Amino acid sequence: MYEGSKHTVKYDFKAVEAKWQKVWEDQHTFHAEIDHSKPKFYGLVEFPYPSGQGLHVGHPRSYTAMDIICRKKRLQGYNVLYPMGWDAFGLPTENYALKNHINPEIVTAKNVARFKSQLKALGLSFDWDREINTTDPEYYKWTQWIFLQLYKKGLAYKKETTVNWCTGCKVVLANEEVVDGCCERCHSPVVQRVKSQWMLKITAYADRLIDDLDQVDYLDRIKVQQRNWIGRSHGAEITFDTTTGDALTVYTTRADTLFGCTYMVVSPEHAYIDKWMKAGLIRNPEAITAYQEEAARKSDFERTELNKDKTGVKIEGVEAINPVNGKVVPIFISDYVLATYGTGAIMAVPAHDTRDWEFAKKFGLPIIEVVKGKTPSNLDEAAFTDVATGTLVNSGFLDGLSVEDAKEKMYAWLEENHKGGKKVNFKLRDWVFSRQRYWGEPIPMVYCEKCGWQPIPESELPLRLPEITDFEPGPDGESPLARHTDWVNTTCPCCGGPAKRETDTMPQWAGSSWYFLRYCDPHNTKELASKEALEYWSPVDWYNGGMEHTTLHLLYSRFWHKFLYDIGVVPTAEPYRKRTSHGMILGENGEKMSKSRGNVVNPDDIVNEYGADTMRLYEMFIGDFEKAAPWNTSSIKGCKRFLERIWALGDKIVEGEGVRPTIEATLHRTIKKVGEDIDSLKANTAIAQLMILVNTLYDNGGATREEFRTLLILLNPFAPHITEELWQQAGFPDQIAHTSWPVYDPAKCVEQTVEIAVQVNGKVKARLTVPTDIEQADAIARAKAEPAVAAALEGKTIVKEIYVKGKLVNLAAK
RNA sequence: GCGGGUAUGGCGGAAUUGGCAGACGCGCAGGAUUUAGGAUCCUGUGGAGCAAUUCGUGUGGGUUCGACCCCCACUACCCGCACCA
Repeated sequence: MYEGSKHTVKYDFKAVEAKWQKVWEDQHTFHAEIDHSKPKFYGLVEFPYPSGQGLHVGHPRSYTAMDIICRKKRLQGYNVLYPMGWDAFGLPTENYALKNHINPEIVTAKNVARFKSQLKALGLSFDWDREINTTDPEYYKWTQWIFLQLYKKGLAYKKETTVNWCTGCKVVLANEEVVDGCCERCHSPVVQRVKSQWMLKITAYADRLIDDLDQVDYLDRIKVQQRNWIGRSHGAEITFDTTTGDALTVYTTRADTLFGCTYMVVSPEHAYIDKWMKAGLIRNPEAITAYQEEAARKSDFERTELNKDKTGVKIEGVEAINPVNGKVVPIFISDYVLATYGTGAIMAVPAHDTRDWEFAKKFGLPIIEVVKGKTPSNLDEAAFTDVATGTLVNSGFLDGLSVEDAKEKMYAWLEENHKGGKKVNFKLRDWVFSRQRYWGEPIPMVYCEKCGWQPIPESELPLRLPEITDFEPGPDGESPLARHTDWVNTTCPCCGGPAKRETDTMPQWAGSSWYFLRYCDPHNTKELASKEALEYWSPVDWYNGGMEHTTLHLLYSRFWHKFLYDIGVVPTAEPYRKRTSHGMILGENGEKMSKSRGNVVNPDDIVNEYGADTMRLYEMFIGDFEKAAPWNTSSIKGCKRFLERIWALGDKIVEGEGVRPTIEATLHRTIKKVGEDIDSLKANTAIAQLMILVNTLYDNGGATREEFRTLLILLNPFAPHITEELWQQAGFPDQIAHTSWPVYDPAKCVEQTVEIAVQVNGKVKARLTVPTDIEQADAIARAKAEPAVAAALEGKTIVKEIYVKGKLVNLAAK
């Protein structure tokens, strides 16, 4: 036994973890400063919303994975920025404050303190000197500043619009926050209301938000989801004249089917209806009005639920003329046409569109075939929608063309005849940016009777929230700020006359749309971050977060970042070079963890009972990082046992210089695998390999100092406390945090001999131990000499001999 | 309906991307130690069979010397979007 070895002290994880957490805090071990002599690495995880429930066991999954990456990068000589902060504006805190008559600021401070102590207890290597909080006026000053820049560039505007209204939260929701017609947060039904709202023109960036996905390294499913959400489609606008003299424009992706249009449909909200009503052109106004009212009463949920059965009313007295053949067709209103997409009106081609087909069947409208498939289709049973194999018929100058060619020819025809032309459309809507709530960033705008909406001067930022005690929204859903006339009444920055402040606040997503920039220079009072800091740290090299933010936070922040790039504030067009996503941690029963299901695991309990290192190790060992994984308390024991074995190995230091030959290959393979696995988010197999190494060391009576040293460094990113402690106890100099990552020698990863399988016709008949570099002919000769192989070959002729180096010999015989 | 994904022991999951299926861990069984329990340490552990052997990666086919992996046709479950013209 090595004499200088310690202890036979019990592994007291509480003492060890507290000790090293204090060292890191006192020495600011993980503080990052700009250093041009090193390559930089900016690792980012989504900052949490500091809820009253405290940390969820799901949070550390993402944080630990990135912590491991960052700790390894530091050891590899990178200058690493790994920051943390608080996304603290938002409804739950406000609702809690409302119920308990406490200022949300106080609630937030309390929750942040709890979260912070929980995160520190996990030994995450955050640079706490860069901590930020979206509710800090010194932070939201810059959120407001960005809003003013958007306004100045015409990308923020106020508009009367139908909005998603949550009947529970009494607040406007973005489309992204409505799930199944209900509020994402409180699950109350969402209805449509007309309100004047601040909007952000994210649609102006729709093309770039899609196209620039090609420049970044995001998981495919993230890219696909973003593309689908933005929903770019290529088609045409076509203008139909009507018998009233108005031109009615539709959007279609199937311009090739124009000859098959047998009627048109406009949405119940279409502007022409009111116009035609007022002009007395509609002969059945009662029926039309009744239908409009019915549609307006429906929530989104009801509208989509009723989608099996089409409803609608024919507009009597107005007809349209098909521009391509002069045919007169009727016009209907129906809520299967959405006011918010395209032009709010469609040309109906029942032969080749399922929805039009259903409507035509119900209302007895003609169905004209204009695209024929290779096999005859029965249009009495269903619409024919296969664009790949169809050929145009009954379509004049398009007859005989493929769908693709017919589209192009039709686009040209439309343009020549001034009846429309090619058009790109998006599903993406502009971002509703107003919330009638207290706990958010005040929108820095004032309204003057004379001058209209005016931005407040930048010198007045931050526009602070007034301290109030009544957080209840007004009876008509107006912001609680509206009651506070001393705050609301101000002077117009333009004319100096009386004016009123905007009382709506920004949505929760505002502060998180740029927070990663603030981390680069969090204490800057003159700019949101200095050019120097942004140029050094941007872009974020690796961002990990939840899939649930793909169409919300991730899209919004890309939009803001592109805008900031356009106005010269940030140096890159995209904020994140790489984006990955972790799976959810489920309850032991395989269901989503929730209070109501009673399957919540509290991270504090795990840290108390097993320690932070065990908790970290378990969360990484639980399974494939990208997939959901059920919690399993008894599996934690395996991770604890592993650390106990590492601890005990400190007492089993054996004599010997360097690495023993029996250990060498395993050790080098472990260095290789752990490094590669960390880089590809496979901590689970990295840990398995470390376990193999430890088992090998035990089989060999313990570890030499050199072997032990390497093991401790490799394990350090996963279990930083115990490894630092053992490092110190073994008398290695300084700390692991200041040492460097080992390098493997590829030549030493291979064993001298290897066991290969010998197969006959793909079935294993024998196993051979051969030199790793054995020649094919030798291997095959030795294989044939095996009795079991010879027996299997008895009476057969070998037709093929296969040798896979280091793996197997396969003899195909007949 | 559209888009994406998944399916491997009692459980969580591995498999260098076409080369010995089940690494690693949990659990379980037997043994050692212990007054006992716990902890720890050995040994074993996909199914069937005393065995040689044989069957095994959701189902059915195919390609191949060889398939969890590739192709075709299904089934089940999960996630996202959902009348987007």
